Amino acid sequence: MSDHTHKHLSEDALELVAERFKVLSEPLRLRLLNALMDGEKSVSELVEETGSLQANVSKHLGLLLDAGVVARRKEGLRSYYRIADKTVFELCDMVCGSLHDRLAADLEHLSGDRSSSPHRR
Amino acid sequence: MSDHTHKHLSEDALELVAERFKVLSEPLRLRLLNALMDGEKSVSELVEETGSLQANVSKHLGLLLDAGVVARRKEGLRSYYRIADKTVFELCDMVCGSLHDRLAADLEHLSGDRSSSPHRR
DNA sequence: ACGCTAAATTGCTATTTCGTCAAACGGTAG
DNA sequence: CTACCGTTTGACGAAATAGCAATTTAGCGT
Repeated sequence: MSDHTHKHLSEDALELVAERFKVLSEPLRLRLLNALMDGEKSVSELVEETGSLQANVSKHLGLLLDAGVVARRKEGLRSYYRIADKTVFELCDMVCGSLHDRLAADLEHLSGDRSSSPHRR
Repeated sequence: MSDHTHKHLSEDALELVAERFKVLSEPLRLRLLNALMDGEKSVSELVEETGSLQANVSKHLGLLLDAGVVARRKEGLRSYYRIADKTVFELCDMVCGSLHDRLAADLEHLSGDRSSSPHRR
């Protein structure tokens, strides 16, 4: 494990980073990105894969497009979307790892330690 | 550039990942994490650094606590918060890098190429 | 021109979430 | 105990957002 020293971010940068996280904070959008891991797909394909209505899928794809996370290619009647920013997968993987660690730690605490995490109310 | 192949995530995992991203999608919460980079701090210190009202800071800290991103230590009248999940900084750094790249690319396009990103309506 | 189809957009309702104020809680000191 | 202080919590109004239904836009074929 490296002890990277991370830089403080400016107020403006923070705002932009928050916005990017917000784009990734909706399950349907993550499902769409997940589906696009296999490669470019049309809206109808994505509709079928996600089981959501077309209007919803279109709207969320539009958001992802504006954010620069995906790119669009129009061909005839169809629009094909693909991943434009591959870092999203690394982000997801990193979060997954972090969640795994946390779960594992919580399990440890279940064996005899009652003092920490789940914030009792 | 490595061509990592990333795993597809389960429906449930996606939901959890989305929730984690949501926690990180608020500017004030990122400001709090940013302030905690220097180490453990009390609520009042964080109130002063962020310029937000105390009730607000407390509420957001509570969210970060529930999410396991920060940890709390109570001493006398005060509560001291610290980072519990260091991956948040790597996540932010990664997003920053990605945004930087995107901005650079957009600047390129300004010199003579009118076809791509900002989604004209 | 017309109809058919894929995608994008609009209007609406319901839910969520932020920020603020006010009150409650928990320690500490006089 | 009472008064005070730092923190947490509850309630309220305002703004944002997801989902659904209906409409519009745009390409293709007849």
